[in-house]
Amino acid sequence: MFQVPDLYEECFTLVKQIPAGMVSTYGILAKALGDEIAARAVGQMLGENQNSFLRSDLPEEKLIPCHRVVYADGRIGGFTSEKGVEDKIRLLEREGVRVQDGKVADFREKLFQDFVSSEPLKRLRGEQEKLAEKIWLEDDFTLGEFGILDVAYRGRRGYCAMVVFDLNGSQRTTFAATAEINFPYIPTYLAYRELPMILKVLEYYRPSLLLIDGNGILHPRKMGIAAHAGVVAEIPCIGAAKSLLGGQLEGEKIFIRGEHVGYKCGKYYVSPGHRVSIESARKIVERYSHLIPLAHGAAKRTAILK
DNA sequence: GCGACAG
DNA sequence: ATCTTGTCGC
Repeated sequence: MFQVPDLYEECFTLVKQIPAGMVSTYGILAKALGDEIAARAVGQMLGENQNSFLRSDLPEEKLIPCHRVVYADGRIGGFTSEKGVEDKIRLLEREGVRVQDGKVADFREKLFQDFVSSEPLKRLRGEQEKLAEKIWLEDDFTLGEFGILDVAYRGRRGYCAMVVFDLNGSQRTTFAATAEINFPYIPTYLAYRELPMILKVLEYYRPSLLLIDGNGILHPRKMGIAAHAGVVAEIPCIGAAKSLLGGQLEGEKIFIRGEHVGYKCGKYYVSPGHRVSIESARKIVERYSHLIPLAHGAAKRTAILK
């Protein structure tokens, strides 16, 4: 089974470790979660904190002191709105943290960094590296029908739709699944946000080939969501992303650390995920990329209707 | 100061 | 993708 940590829970548990009178930063919290790349995701998660110190109706142990988290240079950072930042400053001053010129005074002395954490993202990186060994980059599929999959969100709930097409690109059937999402978007960890929903949809129907919005091996650990889905579900899979996640573009070819991992096809950055060659991935996207927006529309409709 | 940073 | 609480490196 595919287990995903509740990163909101992990993040809030860490924030509770910051003592009154001290502050920490989004980046230090991200490091405690296991990867500094999650700094923005930390900010996003704190933005969804429903138990801030502005809540007077909750017992103290339920409160999450997200006002104690500031930017890496000591500036105050966000708190929902411009008005919210005033609240954040007031809460900090009440705890003995002075704010001068929009920055925490004596920032270095006030900075808390001794988090006790299992660094969950570190484990996930290890899992990605392990799974990457199973990627197969030769054609091992029958091009009969194929599925295009996309995801939409409404708050903490995700909606996944897979539209199945036949070889002429005629639309056949749509399958959909939804799930509560406890993992924010973090660059290079997309699978941990979306794969649970994708696996649910694949329980309803397994097409002979799958096209996913995102990367395959065009990823620092070769484990973009299309590779991750392909290996975990053991299904032929291609990734098509609308923007580049690292790598160098040389003509139509995309390289990572000198290795050819995919192609730019029209507006898409294409890389194989599993059981598909780089060349076939390119040909299939060239032929069918006009259908990708249909899956996006299907996911959106699912999200609105539910 | 601007871009990188899948969705 | 939504909805708006980053950070680092050039």
